[in-house]
Amino acid sequence: MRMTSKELARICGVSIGTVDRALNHRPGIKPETKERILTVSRELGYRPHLVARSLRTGRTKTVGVVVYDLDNRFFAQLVNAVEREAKGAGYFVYLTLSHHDLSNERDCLEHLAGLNVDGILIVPTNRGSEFIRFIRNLPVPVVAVGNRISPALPFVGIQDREAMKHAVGFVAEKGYTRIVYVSPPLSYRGKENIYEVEERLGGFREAVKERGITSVVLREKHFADTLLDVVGAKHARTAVMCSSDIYALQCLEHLSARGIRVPEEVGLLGFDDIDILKYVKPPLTTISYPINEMARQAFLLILRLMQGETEAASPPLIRAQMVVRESV
Amino acid sequence: MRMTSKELARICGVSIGTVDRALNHRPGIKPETKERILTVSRELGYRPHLVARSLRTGRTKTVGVVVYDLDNRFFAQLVNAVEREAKGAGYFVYLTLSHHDLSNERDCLEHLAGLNVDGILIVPTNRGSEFIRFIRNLPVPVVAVGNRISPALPFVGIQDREAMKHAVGFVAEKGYTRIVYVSPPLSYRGKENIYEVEERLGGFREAVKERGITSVVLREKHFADTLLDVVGAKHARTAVMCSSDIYALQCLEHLSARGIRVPEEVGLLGFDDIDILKYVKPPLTTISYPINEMARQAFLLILRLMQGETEAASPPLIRAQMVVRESV
DNA sequence: GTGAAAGCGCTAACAC
DNA sequence: GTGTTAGCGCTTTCAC
Repeated sequence: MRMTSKELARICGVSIGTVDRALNHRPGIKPETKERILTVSRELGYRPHLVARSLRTGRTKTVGVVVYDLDNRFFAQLVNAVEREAKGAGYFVYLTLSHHDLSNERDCLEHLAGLNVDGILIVPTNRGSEFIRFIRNLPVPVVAVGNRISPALPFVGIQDREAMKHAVGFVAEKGYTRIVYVSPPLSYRGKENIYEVEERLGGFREAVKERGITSVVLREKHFADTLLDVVGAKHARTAVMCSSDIYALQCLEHLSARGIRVPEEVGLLGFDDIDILKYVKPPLTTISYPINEMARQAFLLILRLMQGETEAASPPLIRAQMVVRESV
Repeated sequence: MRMTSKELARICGVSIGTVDRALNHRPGIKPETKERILTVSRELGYRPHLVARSLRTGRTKTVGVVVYDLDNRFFAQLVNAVEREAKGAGYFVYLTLSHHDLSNERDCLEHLAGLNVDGILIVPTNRGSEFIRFIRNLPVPVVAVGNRISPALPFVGIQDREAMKHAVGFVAEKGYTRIVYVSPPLSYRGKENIYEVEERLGGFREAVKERGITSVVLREKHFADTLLDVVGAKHARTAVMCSSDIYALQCLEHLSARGIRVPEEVGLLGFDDIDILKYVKPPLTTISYPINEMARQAFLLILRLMQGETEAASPPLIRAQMVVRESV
């Protein structure tokens, strides 16, 4: 049998109200009484029933998190950082994974709302006005991370567009005159939230246009053959830029398999700076994704919303710095 | 205002009991009544208050998970797999991270117990009789994963010892006559649960003894210099075996920096088969850690305990297969 | 300084 | 087939 405050009161010969005053350090209790109750409570291993407390107070000291999955390095690091921030503020994390399934993502949100979590952080997959309405109607504040849901909804993210433009400039100055951009679809084109992917691509397109650089954009899922064709026709000094490191690593594999050397024959550039790049040959030049900073700002924002600020504005987008290594 | 079953009853002009029968598909309700209530509930966006339900029923449909952190690839994959299993069985995951802090780990367990999760999966850091008693006294079933707490407590893990012995045999048959074993401490030697680390080392020691192979065991945190010294003195064909892939990657970095080629000059072998190895040159030979299988069995076991089986036995240890690549 | 009691939203037992 | 009610364990208000 679980020890309850009622039982504790009976044992100590006081009322349950007094027990509450002791356990939660509320005023209006004689020090000796408090001391006695606390001692007994410790001896008997009393542990507050957080579910009951939550039902009574309406707060759970928990933030819900919704991400695709944790196989993806990025999400694992993000959740890890969020948990660290949350713990620092006395909050806990209820994790739900959508496994990249649009309706599953909604189920996760429904469940978190039902659980009465105080706030939700989500890297959203869904988009569209119906989804926006759904989010709005949740009785819990929601902050989007990385992928924006709507300009009007709380959002924490990075300067994808600017970072990509800057990277194109960097590549151009290295003397590359042709750039292949690799950005395979995430999954359901058209229905899915591809805000961030589009920002990066948009930045790329703007930049090559401004600079008059020849560019090829590969958006298909199985890009390997096309990539090798395009790269093989060496009429110009070519660099391959990818919408994320994962694709850059895949490109590296394909290029290596063909005996095409990086960076001697082709430049290669990723995005995200996932932590395994240092073990790759050649070390990949990339753009860093400031995950910790993003987690910090996201938690700060949700914290303010949880504390009742109804109009906490989204912070400015976070800068993403280039990480220059040897692949370009 | 959140929609409650009471409010729903008022609107539908029925009693709260009837609402309950409709929403939870209980028998004893006229189909039309049920239909009407369900329609209204959908229109008004009714969402059951899971906290209240949990307080009433004593169940949460949630398993708590305690691991070190998610920066470690292994834990991320484990949590991911556990979540998948849990979701399949209608359970959710409450995640807590101990950040490798012994007292923090206890806090996590306390908190999960207070939350009334139905069961807990933990990769334990603590050990010792006091901790065993603590676990025993929790009003929630606990399954240890990877690291054993006590032979008497539910545990799911792999055949570390046998796998390591087999690996030594493999290395020996490749003609190596000297093996350096790298196993840096996790953190607090002496207080920490190093069951798995010890199993691996134990397997190694047994195997080299049986085969009469020269061996050097490096257990210090900063093993680089010693490693290079030992490997540099090339009196015998030497292989380096590591207690985990992470260390193998570090070895690879150090060896490469010294211009020592793997596997031409020195063999190298990891443990865990983390998913980034395929991007490394040369591809690392290692021992696979069957994370998904482990997650499956761990969840299966906790599920049985959650369903009331008091004496569900720990399953046999899972076999860990060698993954032969090119580093040895 | 302490006690008594209401009530959070739900489920389950019982009454009709 | 439907309604009523107790109570899960806690916090909070009010009375003394």
